[in-house]
Amino acid sequence: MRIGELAGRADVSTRALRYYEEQGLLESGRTVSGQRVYPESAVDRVRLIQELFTAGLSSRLIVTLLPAIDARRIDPELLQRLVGERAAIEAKLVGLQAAARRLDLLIDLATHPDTTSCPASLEQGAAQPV
Amino acid sequence: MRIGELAGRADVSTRALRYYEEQGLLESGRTVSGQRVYPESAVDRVRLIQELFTAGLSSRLIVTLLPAIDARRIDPELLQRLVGERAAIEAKLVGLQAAARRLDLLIDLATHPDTTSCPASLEQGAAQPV
DNA sequence: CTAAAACTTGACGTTGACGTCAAGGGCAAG
DNA sequence: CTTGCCCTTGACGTCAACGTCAAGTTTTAG
Repeated sequence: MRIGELAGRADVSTRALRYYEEQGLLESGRTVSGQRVYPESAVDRVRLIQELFTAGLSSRLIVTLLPAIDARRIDPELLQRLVGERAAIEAKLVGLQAAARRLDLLIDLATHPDTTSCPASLEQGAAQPV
Repeated sequence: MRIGELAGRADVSTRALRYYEEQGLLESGRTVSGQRVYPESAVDRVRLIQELFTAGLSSRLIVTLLPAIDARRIDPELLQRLVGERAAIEAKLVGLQAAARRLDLLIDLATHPDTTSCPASLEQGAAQPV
């Protein structure tokens, strides 16, 4: 298929697809006249890339990750990076979860009229709420 | 305290603090000579702001949120936005966790020599791994 | 054959949360 | 007094993941 169809089926812009190629995330064949041609598998590939992007991974990480996923073979150096990135993701998770709790408290505060809800815990220094 | 100390204690740059002020997220008193002065409570305030930023909230949203937090009163419109943001965070969390699992599988694959580990589940269409 | 739709590369624009000078003012220590 | 660190206000730079023309080529529909 050509770039327009892939874009439609993977629900991204053609610009995004060219960007992915530029970053080494996505390959494409070419017709004689130079137009990009993709196999069916590209749809899932692009969806995978999107998934990793929305997870907040950088294209730099993804570009190292994809070959590892494909080859299922990881040299020690890459392993080091993966471990490092895993830690970074964990940190992000922790931060996001804290933020999520904070938002939940706010939402509670707003939905519950104003029952003597959660005493403090919206401001800082509330100690772990459970 | 002055800006340098606040920056140190809240673990952000002085530039960030000035940016927060610019965005209306953080107030400061001034000495006669014009230097910013903050109360102790500013430390927690800045940490809260940071937390909301890591949650992916924009400064525009935060600037409307902070007074609501202070007043412990949130109008329905703001509530709607919060619920939306909460959902966005949840989606991000799910995405990040999926990415984390992928990384874990890769790391496993690399550390374990190559036991017939987890069959597929690295590529697409692996169905929920639990 | 022709016009529209889809494609190409190239290059500049956007947004948010700051980083990073630049040029100067203020203040405790020696 | 002057050295040195902290502070001030600009104002331009950055980075990522594209968006958005522009100008030209190719493919498709009629």
